[in-house]
Amino acid sequence: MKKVVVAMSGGVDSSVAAYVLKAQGYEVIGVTMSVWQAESADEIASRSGCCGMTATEDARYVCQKLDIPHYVLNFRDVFRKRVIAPFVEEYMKGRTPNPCIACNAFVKWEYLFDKAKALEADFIATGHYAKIVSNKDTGRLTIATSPSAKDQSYALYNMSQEALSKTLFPIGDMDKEDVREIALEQIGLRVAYKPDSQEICFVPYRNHAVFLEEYLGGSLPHGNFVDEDGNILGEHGGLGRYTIGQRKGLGAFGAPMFVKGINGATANITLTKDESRLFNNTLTVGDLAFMSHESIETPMNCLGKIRYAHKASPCTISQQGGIITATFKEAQRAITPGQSAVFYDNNGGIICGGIIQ
RNA sequence: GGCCCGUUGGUCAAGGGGUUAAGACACCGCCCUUUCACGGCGGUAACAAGGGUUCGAAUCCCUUACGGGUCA
Repeated sequence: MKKVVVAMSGGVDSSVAAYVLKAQGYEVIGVTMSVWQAESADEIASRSGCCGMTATEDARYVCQKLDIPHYVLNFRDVFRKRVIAPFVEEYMKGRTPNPCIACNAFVKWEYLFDKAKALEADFIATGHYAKIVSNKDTGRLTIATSPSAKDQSYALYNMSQEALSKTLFPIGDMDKEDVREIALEQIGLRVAYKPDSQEICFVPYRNHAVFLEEYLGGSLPHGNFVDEDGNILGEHGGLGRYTIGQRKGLGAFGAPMFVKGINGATANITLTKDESRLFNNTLTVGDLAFMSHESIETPMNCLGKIRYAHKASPCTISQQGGIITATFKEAQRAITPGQSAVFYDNNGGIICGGIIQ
């Protein structure tokens, strides 16, 4: 019997994933990663993060229901070091990090993956909506988009070949409604209609600026809002509260304003009232991760996605050393340093990805 | 002190005799969303005060208050 460790958040998706695997005959071990603590009762009540404290209890309950063992592993140190610290550093550089990407890469498919090996598991599994496929041309494994409307392939672009070979996404091509239905009718889970997780799991109250201030033990670096000619428009609320393309939360200027640039060195933020100024055709990415291809030898046409919720758009990519340059057919809005760009082939398979410079 | 100019929702800001008094940001709901954002839907909320003129005044006139600016 193959043994599989399922990362259980206490949510519907990972619960059904575990259920499906068990039904398929795997020996299933439920594991909940404890990554962040210090939550007050209020905080717990106010949210439902993917790795919060309700997670542990819900996951335990689900495992009992499924009659599988459940372990809670302490991942706080790695999480702090590999996810939270870089998250804060990026913001202080005027960039906009995506902690979920780092969490997947370093915590789930590195640290948890090692733990799974220690438990002598054959596989690791999660409740992500994505598929693992083999690329016909290269023979390499890659992540492909899920047919589900909830496709989460974007967040998984940096898995290694080894990780891909030992990972299962049991609900990867199911629809959310079907998953909830299984949870409710076949398993009878009380978490069946738990809301989807959203927001950063370690940030309570949907306010990462407050988190940054607490982490840094002081206020965020202040600076000015400036226009494109450098004229000072007023003081802003602190580095870390803004991202490229942002329109809300800037204050009243008599007309809509957009964040065009963030200067981490001066802490000045450039605003524009001309939204068309946010569009660009090219971007460069570093911290490359290769999936279906080991490298990009010659310029390749593909579909690039510059944010989790953005639709992939046609572009051409080429590689120079550790940098990939992408040129989009149509200009993209608010290309943001720190966010990840992921490149897909026409079959929805991920070619490679990286972090926007 | 004399002459100008200004005062519209919490904030910025349109409108210069008849408007349900724009829009933006904030705020409150909701949708979207395992990041940050974008986006979508709905909601609360204003003509500095008092007097005129007019069928009708946020719009014209006068006074007062508070801001600016100018001039011996």
